[in-house]
Amino acid sequence: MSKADKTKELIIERTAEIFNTKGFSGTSLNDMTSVTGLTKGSIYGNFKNKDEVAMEAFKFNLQIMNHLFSAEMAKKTSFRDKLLVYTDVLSNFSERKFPRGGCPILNTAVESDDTHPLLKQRAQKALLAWKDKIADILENGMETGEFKSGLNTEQVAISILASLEGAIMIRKLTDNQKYIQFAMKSLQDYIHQL
Amino acid sequence: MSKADKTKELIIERTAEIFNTKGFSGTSLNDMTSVTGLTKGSIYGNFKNKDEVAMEAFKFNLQIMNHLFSAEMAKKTSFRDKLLVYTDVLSNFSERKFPRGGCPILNTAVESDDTHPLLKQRAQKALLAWKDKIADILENGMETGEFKSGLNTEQVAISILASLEGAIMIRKLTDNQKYIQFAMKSLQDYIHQL
Amino acid sequence: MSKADKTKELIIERTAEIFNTKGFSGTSLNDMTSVTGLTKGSIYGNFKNKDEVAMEAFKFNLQIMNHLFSAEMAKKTSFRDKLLVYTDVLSNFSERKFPRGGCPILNTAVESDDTHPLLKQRAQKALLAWKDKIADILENGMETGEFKSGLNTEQVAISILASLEGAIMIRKLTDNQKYIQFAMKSLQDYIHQL
Amino acid sequence: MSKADKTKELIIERTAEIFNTKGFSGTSLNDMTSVTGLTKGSIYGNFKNKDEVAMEAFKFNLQIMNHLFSAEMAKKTSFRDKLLVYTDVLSNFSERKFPRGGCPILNTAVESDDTHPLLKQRAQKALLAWKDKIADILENGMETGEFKSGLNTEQVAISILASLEGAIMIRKLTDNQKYIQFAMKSLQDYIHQL
DNA sequence: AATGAATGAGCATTCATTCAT
DNA sequence: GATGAATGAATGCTCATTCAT
Repeated sequence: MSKADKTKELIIERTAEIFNTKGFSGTSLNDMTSVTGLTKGSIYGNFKNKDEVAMEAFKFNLQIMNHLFSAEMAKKTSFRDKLLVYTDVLSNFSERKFPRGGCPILNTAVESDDTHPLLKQRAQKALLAWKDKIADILENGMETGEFKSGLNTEQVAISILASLEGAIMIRKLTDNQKYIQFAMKSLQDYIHQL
Repeated sequence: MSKADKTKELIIERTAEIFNTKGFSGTSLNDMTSVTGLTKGSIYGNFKNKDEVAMEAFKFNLQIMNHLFSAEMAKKTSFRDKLLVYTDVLSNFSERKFPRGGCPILNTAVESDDTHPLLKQRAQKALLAWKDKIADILENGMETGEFKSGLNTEQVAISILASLEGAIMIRKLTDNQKYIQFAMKSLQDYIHQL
Repeated sequence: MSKADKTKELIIERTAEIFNTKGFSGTSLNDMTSVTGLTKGSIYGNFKNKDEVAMEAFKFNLQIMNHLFSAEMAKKTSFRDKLLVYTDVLSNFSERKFPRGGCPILNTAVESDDTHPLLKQRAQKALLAWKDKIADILENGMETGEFKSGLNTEQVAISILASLEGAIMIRKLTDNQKYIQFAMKSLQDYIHQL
Repeated sequence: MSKADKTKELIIERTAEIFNTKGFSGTSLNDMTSVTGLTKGSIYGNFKNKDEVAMEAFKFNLQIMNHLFSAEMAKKTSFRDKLLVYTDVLSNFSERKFPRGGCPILNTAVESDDTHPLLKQRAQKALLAWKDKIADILENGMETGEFKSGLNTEQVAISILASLEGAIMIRKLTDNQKYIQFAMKSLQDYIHQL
């Protein structure tokens, strides 16, 4: 990895948390220099502009979240258990594992309504990919007979996703882990009954 | 109503949409003057600062949403039907009725993580009030025997809330009404089975 | 006295202290309304502008100071004792008697260097009148034989004045009454030897 | 000297005169940019805020004044002659040598009553240092027998200081060099008789 | 590849002043 | 004679971005 690449990575890693916490407009170039220890010039030497850094930071945060789920899923054999990973992880939501600031897709969705179309587009893509991932699990589970046949996988996937994201939002707003657990318990029941 | 009160209302009404669309930091005083046709001085003559306008705008948006739900609920007699108002309204979500920019609680929750504690607090209060409202309906429905007895009303309320908010977020991100309808269909099933 | 005159007087009395404490630019119309309990419109109904109020406030503060000296002087019979009133009053300088903020001439002199020519001119006039007053006392004392004959009264007057004003400034800066007393003791010696 | 240091110096040198003439509140950022030829951003890149520039400008003006006195004193051998430097310099007061706007201590003392405590504190320190400087000269002169023994050096120092500052104020207000010379003549007599 | 220094547009806020009522 | 409401210019300050070195 070249020096430039290393610097790029450093910038992404270090700024990812602020972007996910303070949002795009809430994060200033000064925030970015103080958290990286670099100068503005250096950041602009490695990225076209703030938008580009934000984009990479989003991807980085997304990856952390996705890896967290994937790693847990790999340990499970049944498709139902794979699905239950989502509720397990969020029930035991701990800031050390989950990206600080919560789900980057949720955060980006809300802030970048009109203002940052590229970022919104990326978040959109990520959400749909997530939906497809869940639908895939459902599909596979239907094939093995774990799940009832004839499920509208897209509908179920979106419903699960909505519960997950809504629960994350509630936790973010209330700072109360209890609520996320309530929502996850209901979601577990729902998954069990599929 | 005094002239000042009229101006205040004008400012709130006109800025409410921008705040709910662009967020607090994304909305500038210049945005506010151009949408109201007033000068900065006039805005500051009627409000202490931008925060205060944002707060009132939040309350205004919240009221629109709440009134929308309440009006529909008033038409229903059974408690189950009252609950189904949420899914109905969101399924037929149309920008003219629902506040532009989506749910103000969701939007505020995500942006005001640390930066605007008073706003966050207000949103928190609104969310918990909503939760209590749903729990009340459940309670009443349990008393009349419409719902199964022994429900953990708070848990159910939070689960419904999470689905609603998650669905709103997904719609906001994808601009696709189909998804919100998927989530609402599942939520209807859930409510029917209570 | 008409109602307008009463209001005018109220404004002058109440704002005099702020002007003498915070200075002309340091005193805002808002300061003036909050200290008078009146509205901006009312102030502008009674005065052409802020400058005019400041001018009257200056005169008011000046009068307080002058009256304080005059009252004490009236009690003295010898001209030397009349002169010593200045040192006595300043040695026992107490905020209740002396205008809060110190000598209005000094304050105006320093702030209105270029910015407020009319005010500066007024302060100039007041200073020269003070000088003439002292010179008069000296003249009279020379006639009665209390003072040495042949004094350059203007020179002596200015020297006394410089000591007084310098002492007031030092007190204002240090908040230490000790220093004003030091300077006044020397000035007493000087006056005694005239 | 780095470029930043050069710019800093430029800002200080160029703004020092305005601050000493118009005062702190009277000097705007726009004044500062137009006199330096720099942009606001550049000023804020080199100083934390306006207060910091004002502080440095005060120090700069103070230094000019102090250097002026020190340079003249260095030419004198007797302590009495050293003291007489103050009266000499002020008698021949010429704007080219003395900071435009007069004594920065006087100016700061009067404006910064409450509003700018740090600046006031600095001016206080400068005044007391000046007092100690004069007291030192007196002390030394007493040791060599130039001055009468048993002088209360602090009292004499303050008295001299008051005369100097008062005279500067009178000159500032009247724009008449004659008056400062009057006051200085009396002060010379006083010093000669010590 | 990175820095230091600057830019200029934009920010939220306060100012003295005006004027219809 | 006084108020309430507005104006528009100015305030101090921060922003993302650029570029010579």
